[in-house]
Amino acid sequence: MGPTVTSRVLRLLEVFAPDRPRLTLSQLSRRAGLPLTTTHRLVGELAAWGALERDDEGRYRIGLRLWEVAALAPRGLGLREHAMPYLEDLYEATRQNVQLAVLDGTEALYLERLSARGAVGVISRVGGRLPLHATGVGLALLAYAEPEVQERVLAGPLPRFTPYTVTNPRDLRRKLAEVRRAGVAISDRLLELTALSVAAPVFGAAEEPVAALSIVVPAGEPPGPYIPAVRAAARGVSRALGSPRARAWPPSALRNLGTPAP
Amino acid sequence: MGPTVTSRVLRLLEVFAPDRPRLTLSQLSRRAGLPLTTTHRLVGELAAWGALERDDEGRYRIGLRLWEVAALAPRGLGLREHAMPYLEDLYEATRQNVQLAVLDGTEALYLERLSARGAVGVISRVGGRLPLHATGVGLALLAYAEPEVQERVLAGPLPRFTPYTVTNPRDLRRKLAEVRRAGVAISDRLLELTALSVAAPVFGAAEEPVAALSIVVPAGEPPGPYIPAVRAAARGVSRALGSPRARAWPPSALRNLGTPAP
DNA sequence: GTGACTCTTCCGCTCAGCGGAAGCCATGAT
DNA sequence: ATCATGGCTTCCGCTGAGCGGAAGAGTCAC
Repeated sequence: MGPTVTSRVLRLLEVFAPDRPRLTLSQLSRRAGLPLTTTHRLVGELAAWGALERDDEGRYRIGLRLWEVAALAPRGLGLREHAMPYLEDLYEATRQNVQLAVLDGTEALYLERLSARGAVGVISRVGGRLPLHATGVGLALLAYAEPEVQERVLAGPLPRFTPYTVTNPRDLRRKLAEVRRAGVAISDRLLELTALSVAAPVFGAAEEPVAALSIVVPAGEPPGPYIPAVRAAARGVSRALGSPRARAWPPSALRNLGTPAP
Repeated sequence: MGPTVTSRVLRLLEVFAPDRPRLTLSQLSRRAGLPLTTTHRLVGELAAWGALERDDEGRYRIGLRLWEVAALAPRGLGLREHAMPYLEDLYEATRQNVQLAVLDGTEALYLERLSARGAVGVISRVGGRLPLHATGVGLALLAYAEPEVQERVLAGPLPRFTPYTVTNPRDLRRKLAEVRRAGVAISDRLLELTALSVAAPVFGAAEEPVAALSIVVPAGEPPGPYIPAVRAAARGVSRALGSPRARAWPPSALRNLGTPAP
């Protein structure tokens, strides 16, 4: 974090957060810890390019040009693009919440969320993060993550959200083993007392876990009926990504009889 | 732009494009017009922060951290968030393509697209741009855009995509007046011979046009039945954004549902 | 008015950034 | 085995881009 220009520019971008998406020059200056003059110059250049925009009141916000470039992130919208049809199917079939998330660091980063108007409320947000140990997608991601990541999560603090949150490393380890055995993760009120989620991992072309998808339903509903649908959707996305694991594990051997193999 | 560090950093980001989302260091260097050494240093810093990532082969791609920050763009995902439920409704009712776009410069920037698997193919892409004069959302945006933007588009070249594309400024002016009168824009094979789209503008809290949404159906289908649905969805989003225009019911004069001849 | 706040422009000092050079490590051809 | 090519990385001394204090303009509230 030297005093390089690049780091300052990035620090200015960092300052924006979900709860403060619009900032004045002075706010930017203070929050980024940069002199006002310096901020003024850098922000001016960012705005000229389109990384930032000014609204009517003169406040700055993240610009569309930056959004456009960021839309090229393969692990962001790229993944989403492949997953969307399957998410839609899941959504249509259940009319609940459907989510897609990837592992970033030791958190789940949410790429997509489809929510019916009447569905149970969830606190996830597209572009937002939630902890791995207390969410369906988080457990699915963690169960198949590299050991190094697993250990970091198991070692770190496991904050409690509800009486059902798994906060004990040993319990969490057992839970992860269970996820690997079943191929799906069930988060029954681990994060919120009102919600239950069923999640499954998505694998990429190199058989690597790349994402997880889930559906969130009101707590109390039996998760059983949702499991095949979630699993099928995850397998569908994996196949779309070229995963050999998905090819070798056909959804229904009988149905494949009619279609010629590739 | 001057030889400032900021401009160089931005130029490096600019280099990424839909058809080349992964680039080697040398490619970045060449395409950005920067010395290899300079590129190496800057890219290193960007990657350390997470604006860029390196894949297994050492190539660089847009990073999730940048995507995460860009997700805070009020005119990007912010708008999308409000619009999504209405887009879903439209999608569900029609099982076709549903799109959301905003005006950026003199082009339409697509924020969202929901596509049924069997729906007619469309060339739009989330994060992509298309010209205003040849798309449904484009016409809807242009019809309500500031005069200055309209003039720039009318003056500029109006490339032809199909025999039906409006390439004459006078015809385009008439078409825009028609859109304002009807409250919806119909693009019958203006961009592709296979597709027809019905679009309507979305207004913000200050009665300003902020976006447009559309549905795309196979060419040949009568657009009439879709018009009320598209208009209702657009009004729904406008209301969600706090538009006073949407709260008051539309003037009865706008009941002219006559479909324009191709 | 006065004070507190914002944003913007100016300008001379200095250190961050620059980029040539050199070297490393792969491929692939001879 | 030798050379060539094309990638990537590290090193280091020169220099001008960036820095930020100072001054001033504009805006709101009391």
